[in-house]
Formats: sequence, structure tokens, C-alpha cells
Amino acid sequence: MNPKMTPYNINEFKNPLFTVDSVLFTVEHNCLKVLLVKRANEPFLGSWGLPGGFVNVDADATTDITALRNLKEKTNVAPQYLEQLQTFSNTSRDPRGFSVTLVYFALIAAQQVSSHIATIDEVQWVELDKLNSLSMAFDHKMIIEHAKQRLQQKALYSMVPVYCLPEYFTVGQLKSVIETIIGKTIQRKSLIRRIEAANMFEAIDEKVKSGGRLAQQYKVKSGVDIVHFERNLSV
Amino acid sequence: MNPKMTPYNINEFKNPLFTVDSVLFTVEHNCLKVLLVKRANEPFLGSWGLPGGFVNVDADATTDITALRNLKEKTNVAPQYLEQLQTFSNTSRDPRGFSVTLVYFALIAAQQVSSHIATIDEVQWVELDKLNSLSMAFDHKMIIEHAKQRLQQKALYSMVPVYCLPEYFTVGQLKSVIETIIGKTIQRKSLIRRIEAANMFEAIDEKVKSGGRLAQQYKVKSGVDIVHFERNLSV
DNA sequence: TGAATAGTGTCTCTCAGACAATATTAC
DNA sequence: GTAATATTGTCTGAGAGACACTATTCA
Repeated sequence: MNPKMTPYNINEFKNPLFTVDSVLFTVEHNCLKVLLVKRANEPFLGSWGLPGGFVNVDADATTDITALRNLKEKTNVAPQYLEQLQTFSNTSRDPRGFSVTLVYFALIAAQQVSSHIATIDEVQWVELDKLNSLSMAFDHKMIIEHAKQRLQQKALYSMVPVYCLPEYFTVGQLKSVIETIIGKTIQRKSLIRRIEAANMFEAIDEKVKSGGRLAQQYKVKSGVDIVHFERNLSV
Repeated sequence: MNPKMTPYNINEFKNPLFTVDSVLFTVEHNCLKVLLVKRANEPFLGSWGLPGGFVNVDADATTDITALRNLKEKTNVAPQYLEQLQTFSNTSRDPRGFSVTLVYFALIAAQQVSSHIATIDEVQWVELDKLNSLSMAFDHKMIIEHAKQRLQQKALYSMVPVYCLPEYFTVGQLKSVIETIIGKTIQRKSLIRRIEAANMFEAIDEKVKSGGRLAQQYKVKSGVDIVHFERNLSV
């Protein structure tokens, strides 16, 4: 702390409660799923909610690290994709008073975490379609809905859904993941055009069985950025 | 506070410093400008920075209200457009320690505020092109750059730039504002097609002088949402 | 009338959608 | 061979870009 600065009274304002939560999606068996955690603390002890928690200001360099730390506790790995969704705040979402949650939106391949979370009772994948029958902590149900809409939008103009797939994947797998996310079928031809135009994938020598003709495998080139196409796929 | 809940130790975690800042843009004389405020407090006392401050948890229902309250203090009016940009956090951006700022991104017609801010020494519009020659508080220069990029993106697939214009505006004015924002010319024809397709404007009876043929005036229909087009204008 | 700005007509170009045709695998 | 899936070819359509053309105003 700079000793020359005029004293700042940190108690002049009550700081709001500030937490970081993550909506981690995956696609498994043609279902869009979100990772939920059984809460071990009040409020909403025992309810299902998003993985998250307070910032550890001594250990977390940024809130990104906070999100990753909390996700790693639950899944044992870092998600393949992570970005800020938005914050949600008001005086009623947390019974303790005014609270702000910074929500991240993350993607991972189901295979990367399934073995780990299968061993933990307090963590589960829940199908988006089955959220309504679940009672959830805070406003997390509404937050998941926002995150889903963001994911659906991104699926129309970018290749982010690829981060729901393992390292090597085929066009058919990517097509299926996108279709699950946006809830309608797309043209394989359009997807192939985009795979070529995006220039963010490389073909793998080895092909893979698929029930018919062998399928070309791809992987994400290292160090590439997500391309944003100038047109959406049709809704 | 719910008395039945198990006690929660609020001091278990040091809460990070949490502030709300806004990047308020306008377009005036074919220049994109941002509203800056001369800081009245440490740190960075006397430097120029974004309007913002702490949440007043007793008075602000949401962080949106915090942003609006701070902007109104400086401009005397509410901006015509306001949305969350993103948060920025780390241990070094504020000398007091780990801090998080939630940044909003706002637009307003220059006419609505020029008379008011002209009376205040501590508030000024600064052209985006002249930011480099200014020493700014915190990481606000970088934040403004992020906000500018978001604005530029939005200008390509939506009509948000209209919120830099007064209630009644012409196609020529909107074209000019968009061109200033994205830094290149666009086709008047394309803009007119979008104005019709968006279905968010209504033509006003009265036309207005423009140096040549009288120009049709438009206004934003009340209660409409921003339309997102499925294609971008070309960059 | 000419300069200036507003507005229209229309052709091209790009890329998504549709879908037929072909290729490759397992059985 | 057939069934199943992968891949390519190619036509259509929507909407942006380009730009010529017309319309209206003022000096």
C-alpha cells in the first residue's frame, strides 16, 4: 500500500457480498447438461446450486482464477473454455443482503470429468430440460437460463461448441453437439465450410470408425483464437 | 436476515474492493468521445478516470442503479443506453489491494449533456483518439479500449448507435454516427434496409433541412428491443 | 441552373440452406 | 450386395456492397 496516499476509510461504505459462480456446460448423449453442486453452507444449505464461492484475495490473482479454482475443486480439471457471462445483483437474491455474483460461463468435454464427479455425491450433471423439477439456490436457475442463451448465440456465429468435445473430434460429433445446443439440425455442408474458413482446426492423420465410412478427425490448432463469423447460422 | 440460518462468518474471507464504473460514449462532430471525471479522492487524486464509485448497499437496488446514480451525478441525466461490459480484477490495478470493478457501457446524445458538463471543471468529454496523451487512473485506459471494441462490434450487427442521437434523427445522422464509431464508411442503402427490417423506428411527419433535399426524421418506437441482425456490416 | 444532400433501383457477391450424388466402411 | 455414415457438388435464396439514377432543396 502506498503510504503517501491520504487515508481512505474503508468502512465508509458497506461492501456488498461478492461471489464468483460458474455455469459449466457439457454435452453428453445429445443432452445439454450443467454442473451443479449440493451446497454445504447456508444459505440454501443442501440445495443444488452453481459451483462458486468467495474470492480468496490472498491467493487469487484475478476472478478468473477464482472461477477456475472453484471448478477444479469440483471437477479436478480446468475447463477448456471460460469467459465472463455477466454479474447479477440485488438486495433479495441472497438473504444476507445486497449481493453481487460474477458469473462465468464455461465448457468442457464430458469425458474429462465424468469419472471424477461420479465419485462425488455432492456434484452432478443435470440436463437443462430437467432443471425445472429441481429446487435451486439463489437465482441460479435464472442465471443458467441466461448462460444457455449466450451459449446458443455463440453456437450460431462461432465454433465455441468444440470445447464440449475431446481433443480429437469428427465433423459428425461437432454437428451433433451444435445441434444439441441450439435445439435444431444444421447442414453438415455449412459446418464443413465453417471448419475450413475458421482455420482453427487441423486434420489428424488417423481416421475413426463411425458406423459407416471412416470419419476424418480434427483437433484445435494450438494458440488459435475463436473466430467470429459475420453471419449466423439460421435459427 | 433469516434468523434460522446457521451463523455465517463474514470475516472468513476478506471481501475485495468492489466498484462500479461506466464508460459513457457519445459522438459529437464526427468524433467518438468518452466522459472522464477528475478524481476527487485517492488513489489517483487529480487524475482523469471513469465516472463510478462504490455501491451504496442501502440505496442502490442493483449495480445498474449504482451506475446510473454515478452517471447522473456527472451528467444530470440518465444515459439512453446502458449495459454491462464486464468486470476487471487483479491485485495491482488498485494500490489498496485486490479490487474488482464492474464496468458498464453507456451511450447518450451529446446534446443532452453538453450544457451541463460545460459548467463543471471536473467532467469532460475526451476524444478517443486523444486518450493516449492523457495520464489516466487505474487501468481505465485499457477498459475504455475494451468498451470501444464492444461498441464497434455492436454497431455492426445492431442499431445501438442510434442512442448517441437525439430523439429525432435522420438517416444521414445515423449513418454518420455509425461511420464515426466503426471508422469506415457504410452504404446508405444498407442502412436504410436495416432501418426498415429492424422495425424499431417510426417516421416523423416533419422533415428537416440538411443542405439539400429535406430529410425524413425518425424516432425510436417506444418499448422496442434492440434487434440483432444475423449478418454484420463488413469491416 | 448547379451544388448538395436524400432516397431508389438494381446488379453483384458471399455464404447459408437444401439436397442429390458419390465414397467408404461393416455386415 | 445393403445399411450407415462421410464427403462433395451445386443450385437457390437472403441480404450486404457498389453505384448509377432520380428527387428535392437552396443559393
